[in-house]
Amino acid sequence: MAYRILENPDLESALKTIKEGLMRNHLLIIIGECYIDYEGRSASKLGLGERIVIIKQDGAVLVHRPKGYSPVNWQPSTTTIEVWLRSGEGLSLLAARNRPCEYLRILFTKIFTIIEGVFHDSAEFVMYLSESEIRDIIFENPDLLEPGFKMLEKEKRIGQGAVDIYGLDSNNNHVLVEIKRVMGDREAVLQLYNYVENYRSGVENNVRGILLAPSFTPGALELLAKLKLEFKEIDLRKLRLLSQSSKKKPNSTLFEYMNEKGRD
Amino acid sequence: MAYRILENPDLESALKTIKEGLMRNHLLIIIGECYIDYEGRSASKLGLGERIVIIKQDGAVLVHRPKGYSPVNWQPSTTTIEVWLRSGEGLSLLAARNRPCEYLRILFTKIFTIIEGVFHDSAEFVMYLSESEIRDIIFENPDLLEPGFKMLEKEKRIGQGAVDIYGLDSNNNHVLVEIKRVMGDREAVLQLYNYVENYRSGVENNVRGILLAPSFTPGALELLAKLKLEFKEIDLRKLRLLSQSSKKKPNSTLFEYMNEKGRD
DNA sequence: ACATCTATATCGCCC
DNA sequence: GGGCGATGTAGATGT
Repeated sequence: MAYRILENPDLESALKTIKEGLMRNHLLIIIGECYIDYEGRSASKLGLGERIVIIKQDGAVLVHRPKGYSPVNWQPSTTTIEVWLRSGEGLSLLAARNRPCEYLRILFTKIFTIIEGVFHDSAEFVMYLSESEIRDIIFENPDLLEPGFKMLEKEKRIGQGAVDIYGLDSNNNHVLVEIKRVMGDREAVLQLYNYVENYRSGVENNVRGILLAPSFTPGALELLAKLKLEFKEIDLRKLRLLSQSSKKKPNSTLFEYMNEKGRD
Repeated sequence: MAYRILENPDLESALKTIKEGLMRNHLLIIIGECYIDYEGRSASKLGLGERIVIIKQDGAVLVHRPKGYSPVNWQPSTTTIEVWLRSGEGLSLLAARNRPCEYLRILFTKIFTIIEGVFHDSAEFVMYLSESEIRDIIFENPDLLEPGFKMLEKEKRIGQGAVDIYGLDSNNNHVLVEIKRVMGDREAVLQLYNYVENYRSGVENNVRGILLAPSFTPGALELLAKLKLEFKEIDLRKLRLLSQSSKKKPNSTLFEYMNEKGRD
């Protein structure tokens, strides 16, 4: 990581550093005393105070006060940023964008520190419990679906696609299960419907279709009823805990758990 | 602002500084290379990368990557934070909370810079329009109040105080208008009532009283009815748009507008 | 269809 | 009733 720190710069040096940083699309952290003005879909004003201003490498701007988890003002990366000295007043920074037309203006009266540099971070952000993870957990725990269920096949090919789970219920009905990680909508229902209809045409037995999702849109519920398909809510949190505990025995405290987890 | 900067600290020094900062409820900005683990309502994992971690004075934790306006991970201020060295691996930071039970774990493999200090920021954050701005806009646009209204005076002194707007309706009734920037409550109604009663005693004509606010408490509505006063909801958003377009002819670019605004 | 982005408002919950 | 946190999603928009 290539970066530099400017401590207690005069405003001219600060201006120079910020301009260079902006030109090179570097990340800037500016710590200083400032006023803030925002106007756009809403509007706000903030008096003088010591704050952290972050300008990211894609132009996103954040203003953070010393407390609270959310920024007091911000501007997404669709921003053009200008910065200039306003003699006798301070250093003015304007982050503006057109759609929607909004501006964020920051007037620094003092700048304590500027950090300017390039951050390298190409790691992928992974949300746990992907659809396939959910499928695996359900497959390993058939009772989560319904008592006496017999899991037969994951990703069973049907027509062009593949249904997440194929199995038999306690009455030996064929069952196709489609899983969604997010709220089940009409589209998910139709997807399941296509599998069921396609599969039904090849067998004599009754074929059930079940949609599994953390929640369902009203439209999806309506369509499920109309198409005589079933649904079941899954609790992602419980699923996660289940997948953990199946891997190892539970710890008495969160911190113990954390420490163990750290040692993996 | 009292703060210090640690450049390229070894992990022991970093640990010491972070612990001190946490103990004193100081704000910490940690720039380093780290892994992130989150687990709670959802769960996520993020591989190695250079990031900014901010621990605020109330314990809120933010992790920012070099791009994007939103934090990749965070923890609100209801957090307890622990930090320790994990030999051969790095510096581990755990921010956990109970309701909902969630943890955020950061493992720093390198720490480039730490800023630790106290930020002073007691300024009030004001959203939307000020009461006087609202008053001015309404005054300039009488039809917003009601068709055919004639504006006569702003801040008309009545007794000890001053009512926001005084004017005549289309039937030449005297009208007193009290404006509130936030939800109108009983107190606002009483304020208006006092003006109306006070003013009424000096004139023969009918005197109307109108309370203007973005919304009203049930108690306020009840009291308004009882005191035979009127109310009208104002849409702050529309007002703001109106004030923008009426103030000036539109500028060809946002920057022109900004520069003009800056010279005020 | 898909991914990517954004929320500056509202709701709900805790105090 | 007020203040703060959630939306660690839902919807919207662009490709």
